[in-house]
Parts: sequence; structure tokens; C-alpha cells
Amino acid sequence: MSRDMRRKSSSRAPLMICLMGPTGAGKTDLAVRLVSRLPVEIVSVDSAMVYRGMDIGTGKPERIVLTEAPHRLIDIRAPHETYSAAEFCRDARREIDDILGRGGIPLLVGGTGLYFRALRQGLSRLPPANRAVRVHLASQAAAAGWGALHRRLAEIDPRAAARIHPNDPQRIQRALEVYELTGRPMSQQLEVAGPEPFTTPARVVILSPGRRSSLHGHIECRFNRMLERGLVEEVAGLRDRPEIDRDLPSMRAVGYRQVWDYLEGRVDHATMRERSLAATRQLARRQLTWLRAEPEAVWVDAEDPAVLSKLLNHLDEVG
RNA sequence: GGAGGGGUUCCCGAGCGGUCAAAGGGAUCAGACUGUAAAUCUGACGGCUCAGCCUUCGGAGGUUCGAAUCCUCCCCCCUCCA
Repeated sequence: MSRDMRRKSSSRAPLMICLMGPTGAGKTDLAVRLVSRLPVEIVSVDSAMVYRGMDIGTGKPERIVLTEAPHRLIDIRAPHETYSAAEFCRDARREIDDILGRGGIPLLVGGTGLYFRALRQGLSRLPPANRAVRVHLASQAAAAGWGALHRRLAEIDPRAAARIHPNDPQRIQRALEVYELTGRPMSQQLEVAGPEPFTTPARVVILSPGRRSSLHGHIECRFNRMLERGLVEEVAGLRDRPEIDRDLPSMRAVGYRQVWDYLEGRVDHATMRERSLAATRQLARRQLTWLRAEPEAVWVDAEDPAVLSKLLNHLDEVG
């Protein structure tokens, strides 16, 4: 068997493509174009697109586009529901296996760094979030302050307390939650790996403009377009629903939170726009921090006019 | 023309003779991240040959051992009276 033949046959082995990048880099457009060139099926890796009815602000592709290039793992939750990295791992594995089973290539597209990492490196076996415990802890924090809870954490789980900053309520809450639910310190449980690791080989491609200033420019254009398409109306509609309130994880998403405040008259339109843009830039920056830590990733310039063919070439060479 | 108020480091804004490279907030940059992650948090943030030095608080002078802070003149901005 020649070298070429061998290479061809190996391309049938399980493989997935991961297209990651900061918000506004153009991942979705590129992914959709890839669908017409390769036998790929898209799996979204986006913690905000999971919500139904949150379309404009999350930058979800339009309906017509979705019929051409269906995205899995979008619109799988109502806005008042929660989702998590662990649920994502379970769901994504299911979708990836399904695509592979049908002879397709999974194309993971998104910018949620934690979800990517959790999928590829696995999570420890820890209890899921527990609403009652969190409410209880939050009320204690309201009374005694998070500093007091951090001190309590230092007694039951010194290692976690050393790692978690006293000003980080979310992580203090989680660490105490794990303790209450299991009776054991969280740091102990982090040492044991969860279920079987996910081993499907991946081609990891990171899409981002070379210059930060142009990423910022794209973010601004994109947000202006969202406003034109009716972002304010979308949020107003969500806000009218009795089951949806401002503190839901879904409503803390970039843009939604700022527009919500605008609708309540807390800020004027210009301020809302400014804060939304700043929040989006900050999100993009944090996403890049995740991605820079990604081993064996190939970075491609989102502004290269030939980005699609370069990407195809690259995938061809390695796959 | 007259009476007040104000011009501070990218922005807002405190400071009102020394302890001020100048509070606080925002922006920006860097980082952390195990079931909330588009979240939450940390750090840096005038410059340098960096335990010290240099240049900043509208401009130019002056007082003082010492000024962002006091005085004089000038330039802008805001409010009110003409």
C-alpha cells in the first residue's frame, strides 16, 4: 500500500475539527462555508446559544442558514433554565458520536473555553449544582459576608481556600456547595478523574484577527447590526415573560444584561451601547486567554481573504 | 461688559502648601478558571539604565526650604446678570 493510500484510508478514522475563536472573529460564517465543502456537521460550543429565543444577541445564524448548516446544541434550553459544562460534555459527546457513526466529521464551533477544555480534558466527578444549597449559602453570605464563608472554607478545605480568592463569591459558593452535598472537601475530589476520557483526535483551529484593533472594530459593527435587527425588542420580549428575571445565567449574557438595564431606565441608550461594546471586548479578551493556552492549535488570521482555502489546505494536509 | 464656577494622568472625578506619579470609578492590557463560564475573580496601568531617577495636574511668571494646591497675568469652558 502506498503512502498516499495509507493516508487516504486513515482519513476515515474518527476525527473532529474544532474551530474556536473570540466573539466577532467570524467563526460561524466560516463554519457555514465549510459545510458546503466538507462532510462536516456543526456542533456549537457556546454557552449562550443554547438558549431558545436568544437569537440576535448571541449572534445565532439566521433560520435559513441553519437549514443549510444545522447547528447541534443550540436552542436546547429555555432562558429560565440552566446549563453547565458537565451537561455540555455529555451532550457534545453524544452528538459527536452520532455524527461519526453516520460517517461524518464533527465540526465543533464556538468560543466557550471552559466547555472546550472540559470536553477534551474531562471533569472530575463532582455533584451538580444544587439550587437549594446555593440559595442557602447566598443568604448566609448576605448576612455574614463572603469573607466569613471564605474563612469557613479555609477550615473545611484549606487547599481550596488557598486557591480561591476571598473576593470570588462564585467559587467560594461552589466549593462550599460541594462540601455540603458530599461531606468531603472539593479539592480532594478534584484529584480523581471523572469517567473515561474523550479521546477522539481533534484538529484545533483558532480563528482571530491579527490585530486587536480590528477585532474591536468587528465587535462594534456586529453590535450595531444586532441593534438594527432588533436586539432591544428581543430583550424586551424576554423581560416581559414572568419566568425570566435579571439574575438568570441567560440574562447575564453580554448585551442582554446591558439592554435589560436600558429597558429599566437605569442607563440611556448611548451608555447601554458603550457598556455592551466594552463587555463584548472584555469577553473576547478572556476567550483569547483560554485559547492561547490551547496546545497544538493552529492560528489562522480571520482577516485573510483566502482564509477558507487556507483552512481547507491545512485540514487536507493533516487529515 | 459685569458677577460667580471651572480647566487634574486615555475618560469621568477627588485632592486644595509637604506624607502626591496624585483617592475612587471607567476604559485598556495581562492572567486565573473543574456542573453559574457571554460567568466570577486577580494583577498592571506617566516614563526610565526602576529599592532610585526623570517628566506630569490649561499656559507663562512669582511667593516658599517645598506648589496640583497660594499670588499675578494670559488662554479656554460653564452658569447667571446686562
